[in-house]
Order: sequence, then C-alpha cells, then structure tokens
Amino acid sequence: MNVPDAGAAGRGTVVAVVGPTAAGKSALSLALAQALGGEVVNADSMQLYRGLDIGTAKLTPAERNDVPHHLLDIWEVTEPASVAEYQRLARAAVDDILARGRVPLLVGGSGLYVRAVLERFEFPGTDPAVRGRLEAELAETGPAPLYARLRAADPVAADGILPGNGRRIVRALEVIELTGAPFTASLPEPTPYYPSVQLGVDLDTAALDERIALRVDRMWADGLVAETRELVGRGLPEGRTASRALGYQQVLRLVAGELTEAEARDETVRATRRFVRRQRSWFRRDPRIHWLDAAAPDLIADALRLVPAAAR
RNA sequence: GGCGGGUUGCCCGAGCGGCCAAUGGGAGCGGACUGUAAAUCCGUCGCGAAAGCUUCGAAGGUUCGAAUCCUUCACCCGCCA
Repeated sequence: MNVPDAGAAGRGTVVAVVGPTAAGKSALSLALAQALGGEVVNADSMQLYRGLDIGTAKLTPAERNDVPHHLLDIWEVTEPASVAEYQRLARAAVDDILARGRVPLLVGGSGLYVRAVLERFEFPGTDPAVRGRLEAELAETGPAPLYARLRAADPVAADGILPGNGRRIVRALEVIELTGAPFTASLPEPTPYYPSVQLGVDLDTAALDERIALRVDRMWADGLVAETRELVGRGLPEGRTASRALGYQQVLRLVAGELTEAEARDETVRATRRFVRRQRSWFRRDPRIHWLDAAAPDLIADALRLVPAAAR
C-alpha cells in the first residue's frame, strides 16, 4: 500500500549528507547535528543491519556524542533489504524529527535510498511468488529469453535495461505482471518530497584510497573476522543482502577457506575502491548536490553556510 | 655438468607461421541504475585524432610473412649428476 506522495510544500527541510564511503560523512554529520540541533537518519543500506558494526564503520553509541541516530540496527542479517520498506521507515523518522522541531540529517552513501526518501518515488509492489518464479527461470535459462519477453511486453522498459542485466529484467517483468502497467525503467525527473539541501562530502582519490586502506586495516585489527564468525552463527551466509556487505563478503570467503587472510583484506580494499566509483557515478550526476572537500579546514563552516535558514 | 619445461601487454594467462595489437580473467578508467543498490549490468583498457607506429626475455637467422620455426645468450623451474 503506497501512501501517495504529496508535494514538498509545507514540509520541513532535510539536510542530507552524501558521498563515497570513508570520505567523512559521519564526522561531518555529528558536527552538523550539534550545530543545528539535529538528529541523524541513517541512509546506509548496510548499517541498517544489526550486527554489521565493524565492517560498516557504524558509529558506536559512545561515538554518537549524544546525537540521536535513527534506523541503525533495524534488520536481522538474514532479512533481505527493501528500499520500499526503508523509504517508509525513514520518512516516518524524518517526520517525527520535524514534528519535534529538530533538524533531520539524512546521512549515508546509498544513493537510491537517499533519493527514495528525499524525492517523490513510488515503488510498485512485489510478490515473493512471482519474483521467485522469475528468478528461478533466470537461473535456469539466463537473461536472454526473459529479455525477449520484456521487449515484447514493454519495449520502452526494454530500451532502458541492458539485455544482460538479469536482476533488473526480472524486476521489470515482476512489476508488469503484478500491475499490468508498464515498468518505468528510468529514473524520473527528480521532484522533491521534502525541501532539502544535499551536501556531498568527497576527498581527492589518492587520499581516499589511503583512508580506505587504513580503515580496512583497522577493521581487521578491531575484530572484523571475529564479528563475522559470530554472525555466521546468526545466519549471515543466508542473508541475501547482508552477506554481500563489503568486508563481510570477503571474510565469509576466508571462513569458507576460499581466501587467505591477506587476500581477503586486499580484496576488501579493492572492492571498496570499486564501490567508491559506483557511488561517485551515482551522486555525480545530481547537479543539486553541493560538493565539499573533506580535507578543507573550514569544512564544517562551509557546510553550515549551505544550510538554509529554514533548517537553523 | 647433463636432460627437460618455461620467459606474452599493469598482473594472471591463452595463442604455437598469415585471419594477432594479440582469446579470457583481474586491476585501472568511464557509464547505467525505481523493492538485494556495499547489489546488478554495460563500455574501455600498447601509443596516436587519424594515417600509422612500437610490442610477445635479448640478439641474430629462415620465410613473401614470425609471438609462433632455427641458433646463440640471459634469467626462472623440474629431474639426473
């Protein structure tokens, strides 16, 4: 059941802090929360999971400095993630913060999740049976026959999806079957749901690469392997989404004997860098994001200057 | 000291006379992205805008033509001494 999106008028302003991983979103968000009387709403798909702590660089309760954080630890590692579910929860959290006269800070590097909150963005439903059937078929035959069917049923959607992308083809066919309506395969023109400012935090690539390497080393030193082993007992390997989290994915292979410890660590660094590129390519194309250099000495002041009076 | 195997583009690794600037994978770089999004997928990837130029350990040679055949040298790996 979708609540129809109303326009942004009349709602309070959301301050979003986005950007690639390890660039410094968390640190900036704490400073902003303290300066503005804000509360953080997590927009990181993996920090949503209970128990994924070290590998997601989740702030510990102590590190949160009394700034309230919402939507951390809401799912078990065995549960598959759902953007639609996240959208409902995040908007409820934002509305609640606004109702209390505080400033919502939407913080995270999951681009689709951020947009799902900030913009009018309606997700057609899903049905496990239909989905399961299509996925089984995909595993059986590969994407080509499914793609052919999509092209016949909805040529416009087919044009927007590459023939090899089984995941998106399945979803498109699912939506068509469920709703009888065409699938929108491209992102709509952004229409705000909340008035917002988006602050993009980034760092020069060489510096960011170095931070990633250091961060991964620290995760290892802090016990990522032990944390993962413990999560294995709670079903992490069966978790569709959580088992793919960077770091955990690699340690799982270490535990399975497929990688050595050194390989797992190196692979985590590499995979994280690749992830950074995908994050940048997502965020880069949104011209409304105000980019800030995480290394700038006046980062916080620069950020605050961009926050509209309505949110202060 | 003798015999055998090897040396290919950033890395791994195919090719074994022409169709080879050289299959494939990884890394790197760029891109897409509406319910798994830290996912999934696509492009590019010797130099050059192009004509073209320079590559397959090194140097010679055979051939119309070589990464592919021959010779010598260098280094690595096995077995026998």
